[in-house]
Amino acid sequence: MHTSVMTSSGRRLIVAPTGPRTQGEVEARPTSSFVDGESIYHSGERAGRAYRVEFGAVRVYRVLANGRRQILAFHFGGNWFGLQNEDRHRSTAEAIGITGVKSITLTEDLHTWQGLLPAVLESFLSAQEHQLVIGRQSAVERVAAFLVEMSDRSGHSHRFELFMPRVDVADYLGLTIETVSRSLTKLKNKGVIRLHGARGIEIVDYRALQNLCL
Amino acid sequence: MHTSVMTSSGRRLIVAPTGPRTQGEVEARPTSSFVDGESIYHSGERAGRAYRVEFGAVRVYRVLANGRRQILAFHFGGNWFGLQNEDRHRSTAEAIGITGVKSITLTEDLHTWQGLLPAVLESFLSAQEHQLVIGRQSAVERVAAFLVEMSDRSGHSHRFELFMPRVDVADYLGLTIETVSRSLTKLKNKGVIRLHGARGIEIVDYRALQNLCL
DNA sequence: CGTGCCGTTGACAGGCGTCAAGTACAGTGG
DNA sequence: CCACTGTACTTGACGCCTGTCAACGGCACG
Repeated sequence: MHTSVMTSSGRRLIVAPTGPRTQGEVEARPTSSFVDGESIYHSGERAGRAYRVEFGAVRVYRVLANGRRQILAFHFGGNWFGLQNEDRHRSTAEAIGITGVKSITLTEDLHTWQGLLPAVLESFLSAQEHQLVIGRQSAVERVAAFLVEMSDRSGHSHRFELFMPRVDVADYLGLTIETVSRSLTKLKNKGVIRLHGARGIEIVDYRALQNLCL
Repeated sequence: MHTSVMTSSGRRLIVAPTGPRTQGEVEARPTSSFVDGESIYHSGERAGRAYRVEFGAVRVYRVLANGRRQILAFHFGGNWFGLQNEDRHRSTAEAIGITGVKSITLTEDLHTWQGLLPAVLESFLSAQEHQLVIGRQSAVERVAAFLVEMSDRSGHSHRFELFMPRVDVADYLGLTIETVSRSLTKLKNKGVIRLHGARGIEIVDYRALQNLCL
C-alpha cells in the first residue's frame, strides 16, 4: 500500500511500500490548539518533535540579533514542520489565528523519519525556491510570486483570503510592509489583481502574475 | 556501529545504528572527473542520483527566465548534493575547477535514502540559514557572513583561498560583483580582513566579522 | 463615539544596481 | 624576454528602487 504525504507546496509525494508508520502514529495523537501568535516551539528550546498542521496556519521564522525577522515558511493544513535533527530549535513556530497541530516524537533512529522524508525533501525544495525569490527578484516580482504561491496552495483558487497580516508577508519576502503595500497597489492598478478588504485577493490575470515570476 | 556523514556546513551528524549502506555503496563507485565549468547535471535532466564531492568544488544554481542566476549552494569535499525525489532536476550543478565526484543511484524505495537523511536535513538547514542572509542582511553583512561560512568550512582557518570567482560570490549572495568587491574593500579598510591577490582571504578580526552577521 | 490596530499613501534619503573606465595578472606568441 | 591579449577584479559616477519616517484612512472593539 502506498501512502502519500501532503507537503508545504501542496504537492503529493509517493512513499514506497516499505512504508512508514508515521501517518498512523500521528493520527492516533490528540490535536493541540493554539491561539493567534502563540508559539508552538521557540528558538533555543529542545527539539525532538515533528508537527503537522490540522487547521489554521503556522509561521516559522528566525530573528537576527538586531531585531530583523525572516519568515522561513508558512505552513497550512496538512503541512509538516519542525523537521530537524539538531537538539535545539534555531527557529520559532507560531500560530497564525486559531490553529491546531498534531505531533509525534522524533526518535533518534531513522525509523520514524521514513515517512517524513518526502516532507523534508519538499521543505528543502521550498526553501530553495524561496532563495530565488528573495535573492534575485524585485519587490513587485516577489509579491507576485507570493500571490501565485498562495493561490496554488489554496487549490489554485483565483479568489482567496490571506491568513497573515502584511508584516508577515513582508518578513517572508524580505521587504517592508510599505513596499508590499505599494507592490499590491501596482498590481491592482495594472489590472492583474483586485483587492477585497485588507486580506482578500482576487487574481484577475493569473498568467500575468506568473510572467512576473520569470 | 555509528557512521557519520559530512554535510555542507562541515558539521557531523550521527546516523543511528539501524544504519545505511550508503557510505559503503558510494565508496565502491569510481570517481568521475569534471573540468572547470563542466556541468554534473543540468536543469531539466532526469534526476535519480546522489553525488558526493571527492575533490574540487561544485556550485548548484538556478536561472530565471530573464537570465538572473541564483547560486543555491556551494559544495566542497565530502559534501553530498543532488538530493531530491522529483524526476527532473530544477537546478544545475557545475564543477568549480578540476572536480571529482562519486555518485550512487537513488532507488525509489527509502532504503538508499536512509544514510542520506542527515545530509538532506543539513542541506535544508543551510538553505534556511541562507534565507536569512539574503533576505535580511545588507551587502557588507552578506559578504561578512559568506567569509565566516567559508572560513568555517575550511576548518576554521583564518587564511584561505576562495574556490570561486566574484560572480559566483555575487550570485550566491544576491548581489552584483561590484557590490561584493566594494564590500570586501570596506572590510579591508576597517582592518577586519586582508586580501592576498584576487582569491586569498585573511581574516584579521574574526569576532568583528561574526558581529556583522548579527 | 473614541481608541487602537492594520493598511495605504506620500516625501525623502540612502544603498545598491548599472554603466563605464581603469588596474592587475596569467597565458600566448613573436 | 617582452609586447599583446583576454579575463578577473576594482573603482568611480550616477540613477533608481526600496527603506525610513510620517500622516492619513478604514475597521473592529469597547
